[in-house]
Amino acid sequence: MGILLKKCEKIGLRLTEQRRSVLAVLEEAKDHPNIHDLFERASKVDPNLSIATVYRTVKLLEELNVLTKLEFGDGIARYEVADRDHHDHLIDLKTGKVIEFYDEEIEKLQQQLARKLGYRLRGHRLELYGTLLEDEK
Amino acid sequence: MGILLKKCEKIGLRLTEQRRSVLAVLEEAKDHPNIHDLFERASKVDPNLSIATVYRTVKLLEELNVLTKLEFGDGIARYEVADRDHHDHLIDLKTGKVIEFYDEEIEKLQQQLARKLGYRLRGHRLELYGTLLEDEK
DNA sequence: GTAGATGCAAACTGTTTGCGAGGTG
DNA sequence: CACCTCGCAAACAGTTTGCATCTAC
Repeated sequence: MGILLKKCEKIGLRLTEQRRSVLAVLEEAKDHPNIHDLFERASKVDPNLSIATVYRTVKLLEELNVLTKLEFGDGIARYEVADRDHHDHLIDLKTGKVIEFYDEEIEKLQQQLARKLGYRLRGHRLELYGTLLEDEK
Repeated sequence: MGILLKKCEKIGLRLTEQRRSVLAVLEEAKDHPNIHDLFERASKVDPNLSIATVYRTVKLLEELNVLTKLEFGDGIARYEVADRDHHDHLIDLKTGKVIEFYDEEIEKLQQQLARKLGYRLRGHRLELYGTLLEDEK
């Protein structure tokens, strides 16, 4: 049984057919799907799923901290499961490919910086945009 | 004469009434105005300015690297003059206030990280979200 | 059985665009 | 004068919402 499903059960969410479909898609997604992706994938299992339901489900899950919303500056929201280890993103400017990374030192520095400015760090977003070194030859 | 105006002149932009108004607003903006802000402020000088023109002007300026587009995850694009020293943003979760900061060490770390992943860093976005330490008492 | 979830379509928000009129260089 | 830019309104894309119906608990 999926981790997400279990989590939602624990929260006490009503587990409808539609929510199960969306959760299943999220569960097995290796990428960072947007609403349209989720809708398309879940529709294969549940053909008369409505996109409004996907919006509602995803919004709900985001508010419950089950999902994290990502916005890479193209105006399209993407989602990923929130629970996994924290990481940031590097976006390949040529291909749009998204690479996840984590760096302890940067995390610490951010914490310190916020405090220096008089704030408690509640969250952050770090995105690196780059091009493959290989492509330079 | 404003720096922005001069820059646009050098680029060879046609300097219409409307563009002058928008540039003037940007020139003196101490915050990070969105399109609506720009439209309202510029409208005071140029009452029959159209919001479509603001969109067109801002888009143009962004493409010419005169402006930088900021997106803080609420779906509203904000703008700032691109030329100033690079900096990142800390967003106050309670008030929405935006504080600018710059940290050499973080900049360097990002560069190194990208290279470690096989990329040349072309840009980045770092946003810290926090709450005032003072508010905790 | 009942509160809550769904599908549908209409409404909304931020942004873009086609067109004829107007202004800049 | 030619080309670019403008204002207007209509078109768009992504997202939200009102309402009647349906369903998980």
